[in-house]
Formats: sequence, C-alpha cells, structure tokens
Amino acid sequence: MAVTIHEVARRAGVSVSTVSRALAVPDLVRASTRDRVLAVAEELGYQPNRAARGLITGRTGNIGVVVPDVANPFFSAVLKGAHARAREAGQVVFLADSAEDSRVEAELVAAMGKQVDGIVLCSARMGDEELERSAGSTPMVLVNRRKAGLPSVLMDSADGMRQAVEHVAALGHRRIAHLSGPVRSWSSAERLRGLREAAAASGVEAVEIGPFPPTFEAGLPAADLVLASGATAVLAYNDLMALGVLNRLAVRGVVVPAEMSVVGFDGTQVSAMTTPALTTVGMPTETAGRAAVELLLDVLARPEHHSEAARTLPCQLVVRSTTVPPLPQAVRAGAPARLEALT
Amino acid sequence: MAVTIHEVARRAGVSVSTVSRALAVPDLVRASTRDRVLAVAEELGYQPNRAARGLITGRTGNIGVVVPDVANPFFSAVLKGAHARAREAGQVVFLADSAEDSRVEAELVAAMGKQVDGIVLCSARMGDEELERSAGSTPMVLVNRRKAGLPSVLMDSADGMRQAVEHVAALGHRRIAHLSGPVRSWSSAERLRGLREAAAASGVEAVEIGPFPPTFEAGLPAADLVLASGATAVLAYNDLMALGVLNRLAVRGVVVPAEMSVVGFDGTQVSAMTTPALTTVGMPTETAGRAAVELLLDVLARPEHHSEAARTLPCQLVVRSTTVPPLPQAVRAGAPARLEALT
DNA sequence: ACAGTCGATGAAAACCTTTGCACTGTGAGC
DNA sequence: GCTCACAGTGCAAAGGTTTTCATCGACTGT
Repeated sequence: MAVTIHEVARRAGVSVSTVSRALAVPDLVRASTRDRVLAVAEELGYQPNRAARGLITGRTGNIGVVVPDVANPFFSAVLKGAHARAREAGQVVFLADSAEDSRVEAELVAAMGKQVDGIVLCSARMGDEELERSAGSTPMVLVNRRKAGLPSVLMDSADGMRQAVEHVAALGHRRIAHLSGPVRSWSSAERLRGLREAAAASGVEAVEIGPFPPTFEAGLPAADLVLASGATAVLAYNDLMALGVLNRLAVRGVVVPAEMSVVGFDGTQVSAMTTPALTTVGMPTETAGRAAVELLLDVLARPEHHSEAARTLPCQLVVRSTTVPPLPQAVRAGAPARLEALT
Repeated sequence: MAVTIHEVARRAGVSVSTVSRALAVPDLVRASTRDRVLAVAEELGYQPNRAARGLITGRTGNIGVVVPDVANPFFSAVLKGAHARAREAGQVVFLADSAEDSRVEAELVAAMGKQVDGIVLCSARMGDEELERSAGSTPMVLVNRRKAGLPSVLMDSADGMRQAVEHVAALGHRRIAHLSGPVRSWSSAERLRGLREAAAASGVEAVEIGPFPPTFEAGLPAADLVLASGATAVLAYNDLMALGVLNRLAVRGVVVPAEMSVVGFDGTQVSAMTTPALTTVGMPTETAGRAAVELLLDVLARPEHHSEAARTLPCQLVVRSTTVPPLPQAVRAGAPARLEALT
C-alpha cells in the first residue's frame, strides 16, 4: 500500500493542504512547518499519486510520442531525444508504434488523447483531414510534416538534398539518379523539391526513380534501375536503401565508388560502418526529438501563443568514401581489365 | 471538456453505475438497456478517464519498459515486441532509457513505480541488491538477466554460442577468438560459458579477448588483437562489434572470409546488409519483448503464482557469407599472390 | 396466494490530490 | 486600544470512475 498525503499530514501534525502546499508552493508555508513536512515526506518516501493529481489538475505529466516504426534507427534516435528532453522536464513518455499504418496511427493518437498532455507525432502518415481532427482534441507537434495551424519541427531535407547534389556535381557527375521514398511522406516531397532545384541550378541532369519503400530490400532492385539509367551517381532516399544499392552493385560486380558514387540520407550509425563508408546527409534526429518536446512544452504552457510555430533544423552532408569523380567516358565504355588498374 | 460517464448516463436515462457496468460487465445489465447505453457512449465518443479509473482500481493500465539504449537496434526490437503485446492487452507502454547507467536505471525504475502496474527491465545493469529493492515495490520481469525470485525472459545465448562454435569447428577452424562484451551483463557471462563448454566439447582452442563495450568502435582495435592472436575465426560479442572487425580487417587488407571467418551475435537487420553478409547468431528480440509483457501480465493477474518463472527462448545461428573453412596452413604462410587465386 | 430468489438498477462511498474559501492570530498604523 | 491587513493554516469540494450495498419488481416453487 502506497503512502498517501494523509499519512504524511498525520505524522507531521498538519493538514493535507499544508503538505500539498509545502511540496508545490513552498513559499506559502512557514519555513519551520515546511521543513518538518518535507522531512516526514522524505522519510516515508512519499510520492504524489499522479492519477489523483491529474484528476484535479487536468494535467497528466505524460507526453505521447508516436512513430511509424521504433525499430527504424531514424525514429529510435528521434525517440531518444524526445525522451531525454521529457525527462528533464519531469514528464514521462508514452510510446506508440503505428507500424507504418495510417489507420493505426489515427487510432493510437485518439486512444492516447486522454492520457497525455500532448503528442509528438513523427512523420505522420495520416491524411490532412484526419490530422486536423486529431489535433483538435489534443495539443500536438509534428515532426517532419507540415500542416497549416500545427506547430512542427522540420529537418531541412531540401537543403540536405541540395548539399548532396552540389557535392556530386562538384565532383563532375552530370547525370545522377534519385531514388524516392514513400509518396505520402512530407520528407519525401521536400527532397524531391530540393533535388529539382539544385539539379537545375547546378546544371546536372536528375533522373527520378521510384517511389520505393524506405528499406534495404527496396535498394536491391533500385540498383539495377540505376545502372540501366546511365547515371554515374545515385542519391538514395535513406541509408537503408543506399545499403541495398551498395549490396546489389557488389553482386553485379560494379565497383563503388569508382564506377558508381552513392549517397545515403539520414546519417544513421550504420552509414559509418559499411565498407566503403557511406557518404550521407546527416539528419539532426535526436535534436529534432528534443526540439519537438521543447515546443510541445511551450505550447502547453501558453496555448494560443505559438500554434503556428515551425522550427527548421539544418542537415549536414557528411562526405565519406562512396563519392568520387566519375570515370572518364572512355574508360567507362572500356574493358573491365582497364578498370582494375584504376581501383 | 471531455465527455464523462455522467453525461452518458444522463443522455441514456440511466445511472452512472449502469453505464459503468454496461461497459465493463455487460452481462449484468439487461440487453435493451445495454444497447441503448452503448449506443449513446459510441455517439458521444465516450472514453473512460483512465486516471479516475486508476484511482479506484489501483491499476493504471500502464506498463513500463526500461532499456539501456533505445537507439541500439537490439533494444528497439525488444521494445517493439513489448509494445505490440501490450497494445493487444489494451495496456500502454511507458518508455525509459537509462543511457547504460545503472544509477539512472534505478532512479527511473523508482520514478516509474507508482505510475505503472509493472515494469519490464531489459538487460538490467544495476546490482543485485538494488534490483531486489526495486522489485520489492513494483512487479517486474527481467529480460536477459537472471535473479532468484524474479520472473525473467532469457535468450539462450549459451546455446547460440554453442551453435556458433560448432559451426566454425565443423568448418575446420582449430583456434578461434572470442570478443567479450560488458562484464556486468548476464548475457556476456552466458556467452562465455557457452564458449568454454562448446570449445572443450569440440576440441577447439578458444582465445578470449576483451572485455569491450558492445560497439562498432570497439571492434576496430579488437580486430588487430584477433589478427595477433593467430586465430582463424572470430566470434564477436554482437553484430555492431563484428562490423567494426570487418571494417578494420578490410583496412588491414585481410580478406573475409578467406583469411578470417567472422561471426556476429544478435541477428540485427544490419548483419544482413554488409558485404559479405555476416554470419550471426539470431536472437529472438521481438519475441522476447512480447514474452516479457506476457509474463508480466500473468504475474499481475495472479501475483504469488509465478514469481520464479523464467522463460528461455532459443537462439538460431544464421549462416551467411563470412564463415568458410580456414586456409591450409601452407597457404596462409605463403605469398599474397597465391591468396588471390583463392579468392 | 405467499415466501423466497434472482435479475436489474440506483445511491453513495471510496480512491488521492489540489485549491478556493474561511478562519485564526499577529503586527502595523492611527 | 482599535481596526485592518496579512501570513499561515485548515476545511471541504471537486474531479471521474468503480464497486458495495440496498431497493424494487417479477418470477419460481409450493
């Protein structure tokens, strides 16, 4: 049986109100009384019952985080950041995994609604109307999704894509392939936009292939498509897909980076672990997680104030070993024997 | 303002008791009344306030999951399984990340205590006494940690290790290196035990190197140690470390698997993505997560019953491309030129 | 026809906390 | 010496639900 505020009050010889105040608004109670109460509370190991508190204050002290897939390193990193920031604020995080299913997602958000003060919704898959409905009942901040009237934390994927394009363009590539991701994803659209703008600006030709699911497996067939496209560099939707490309290229006997440059996206741990190490666009995942709960906390504190706030976090290209200048045309057309001399 | 049970009662023309019963124990109310109540509840979108319910029942409907690091794919997989099973049971999961710190871990468990019905504690880092103290205040099931009197879900790492050892032994390796993981980890100790037993039984010589943190970075220097040891095969503590080994071996110009066989552990996604694909011991991570909340639910349902229950899940070696028979001694000592012919 | 049962429902207590309001006493200002 | 303000504290209501107990009517068995 847990120790209640009544028990503390009894032992300290005061009323429950005084105990409550001693803990919540110390200045309201005389120093001597407060010290006595605090001592007793400490001794008994008293911890307020959050359910009871929530009942009266209407605040639960919980924040919900919903992601499409916890097992995806991208999201688990966001989750980690969110958890860290929440903990600092004494909030607890509720986790929900929508399994990439927009219906489940909506359901989870609805179910969470009453038990949390607010929700951090990552890469929302649900439609705009559903989103609006959900947001109506619970304060919510979006991560990597934009919706008028809803606060959000965005990662500047378009700019990340620009960096990637400029990088391969600077290396001398003139025809680059892009492997696109989930159609309904905001992030996906942003990257496409960044690609087109940067390609036009840099005077390189971008061939768009896809869409694909953002997985290793999708990268396998995508690699063949890339080879057939005649591109000399490929920008994958994410690191997982890039790994698939790498894998398939190796099977096909295509040497990376000599014969094909490959760029990933997300900057997940694994991108540093391949041989050769993958050039990728680093995403501020953990930072985004932190920023999202930060923003949510703000919204909770003064509701009407920043319903429109959108914070954009920068991406940073990290150049590793999968991007080099393309082979001269003559060599590419030549015999494999000549290639060996180059690698 | 949320719709309460009173509102439903008023609109349905019954008392709150009847509404409560219609939802919780439908047989207790007349069919016609029940239908009417249910219809009204549905129409109003009534959802019981869990805080209020928890206040009276003493059950929160929440279960806590604490892991050393959400961003580690091994744990995020366990988490995913736990979440899935919890959701099926209508429970929600509280996440806590201890950042591999035993003090934070204990703190988190204590803080969670009051807000959850029970805790799933993964790969507990805290000491036995602390563990005992924590378990005293909240029902708890351990994952990959054994402690007398506490229910637990174990993955049979020792047997997984046996499979790995027998595999490389069968390939003809006679001297194999083992890279050990965190000293305080139960899993680590189990694997060492499995290694020694299987090595003795198979008549192979095991050289134990370590301990190391279970990371990619640790695999780098470990690879050099392995080369110096004269082993022809290496069993790494986990996949991450194995990737580090692979990476460093490539840098050193050692060809895998021809010159060195490498086995990982955990069977994480990434193990399938390397080139060559990593032979590894598959761990039933998601299953373990499910099993853990299953067990917790059981314990919650009938407390005194299975406080001792320990469920052990099997591991399964998955053979891929990093393990082949060792080179004949003559060749290994010979010129690199001869090697090339082999690969 | 009557006692006894049982099914269906309602009233109210209980869970633990926060907080508005009321009360007491002390010191300041006149 | 009297009023007033105010600091410190207690009382009690409120929050939404579950659950025990009581009530009431109808039905069964004799």
